[in-house]
Amino acid sequence: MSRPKSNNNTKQSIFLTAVDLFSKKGYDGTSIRDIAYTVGIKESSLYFHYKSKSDLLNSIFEYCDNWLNESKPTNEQIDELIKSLSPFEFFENFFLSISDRHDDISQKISLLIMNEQYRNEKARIFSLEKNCRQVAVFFEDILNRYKTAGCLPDTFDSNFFSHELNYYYLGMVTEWSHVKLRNEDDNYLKERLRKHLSFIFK
Amino acid sequence: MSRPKSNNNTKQSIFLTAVDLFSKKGYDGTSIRDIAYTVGIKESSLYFHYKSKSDLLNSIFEYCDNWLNESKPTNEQIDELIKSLSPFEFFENFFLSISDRHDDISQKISLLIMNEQYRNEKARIFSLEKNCRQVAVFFEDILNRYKTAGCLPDTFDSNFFSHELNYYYLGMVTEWSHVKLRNEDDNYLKERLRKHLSFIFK
DNA sequence: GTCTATATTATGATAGAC
DNA sequence: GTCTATCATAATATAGAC
Repeated sequence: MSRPKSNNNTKQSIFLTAVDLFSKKGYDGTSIRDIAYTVGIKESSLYFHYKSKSDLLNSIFEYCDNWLNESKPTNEQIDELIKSLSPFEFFENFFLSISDRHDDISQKISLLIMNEQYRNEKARIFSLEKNCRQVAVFFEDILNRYKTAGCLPDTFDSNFFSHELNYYYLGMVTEWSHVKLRNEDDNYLKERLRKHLSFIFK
Repeated sequence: MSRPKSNNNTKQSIFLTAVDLFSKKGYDGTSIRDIAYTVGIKESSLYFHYKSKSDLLNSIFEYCDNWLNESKPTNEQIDELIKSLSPFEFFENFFLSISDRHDDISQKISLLIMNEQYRNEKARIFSLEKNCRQVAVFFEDILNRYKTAGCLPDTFDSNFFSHELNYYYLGMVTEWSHVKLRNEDDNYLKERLRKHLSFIFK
């Protein structure tokens, strides 16, 4: 949404190149020159589109924020999913869609956030608060809905299992990111995730 | 072991300062000047002790390598532990000792490796191969020993549970690192880890 | 909207005195 | 083993022509 529109080709190109280089070499390891020359313009031209290097980084976080807000499913959509999918299917779908539906740029932004999370406050918020803690709360809510719907036993500890689901996936993410970065086959990770979900729900 | 000895105070001081700054600001975000001035010497003096910035980083990885090799328990030590501890206790001990016994510098080096793992090949090896994959193999071996000793049922899938243990912990590490970095209380994470281990073993 | 030119500061690194 | 001095290059950023 906030990503530069296609009616502004250079700006879009700068944005995409910045995402690419920041994710590969880090924010501090990438210069304005790197970006501008990769795009095919002079550094000074870049400043017409973004007022500084940090402005460019912030525009990436802003894009990320909008992306998160837009892809957040509504209460009705969640109810719909819960009616049509088993808990196993819901989470299989959820995790694998992150991996597969993620376009190239979303994947790079994820990597960028992982890379900068201990140095940059906005990256920290995304990684720790949104990707980790808020997701656990979301999972707990989903599990409670399944309990209410009678798909999980009353004794099922939603809070506990929200962490079982969340941390296992987060742990995989480091390995998964390396595997993707190197274009290696990630099927063994998907299979592991399915076995994990079977264990939890079956 | 390979960390500069105390008979060479300046070199040790440079090393510790580099670990500190690299872990906080990243390798690219830290200058030789930063390090030298924090130590209280001129940049040129630093080059007497380390021939380049990357040499300094590599000495940290070397230290890390030695630390890993030295702290690796022998077969006999492992057998001893397995005799005296239940599986739950073994892993509780293992995970919490990483968190608590880790001195300041080991924790910073862990963070440094997390920060650089997608940009630096040596950091990648530590994070992906040693911290993740080799640890899973180690866990599987431990679980098999417990099976042989009759402490776990014959049907226990050691390979599967090695990943259950490993990924959950790795997932926590991101959150844990943030919590430690900010000096926040980490007891809720330890408690979660214990509940997780209970679930696996009880 | 892009370029040339330029300013300013930061950075990694070396030479040589003490 | 540390310092002063210096260098070459790289970095962020601006001014102003076209």
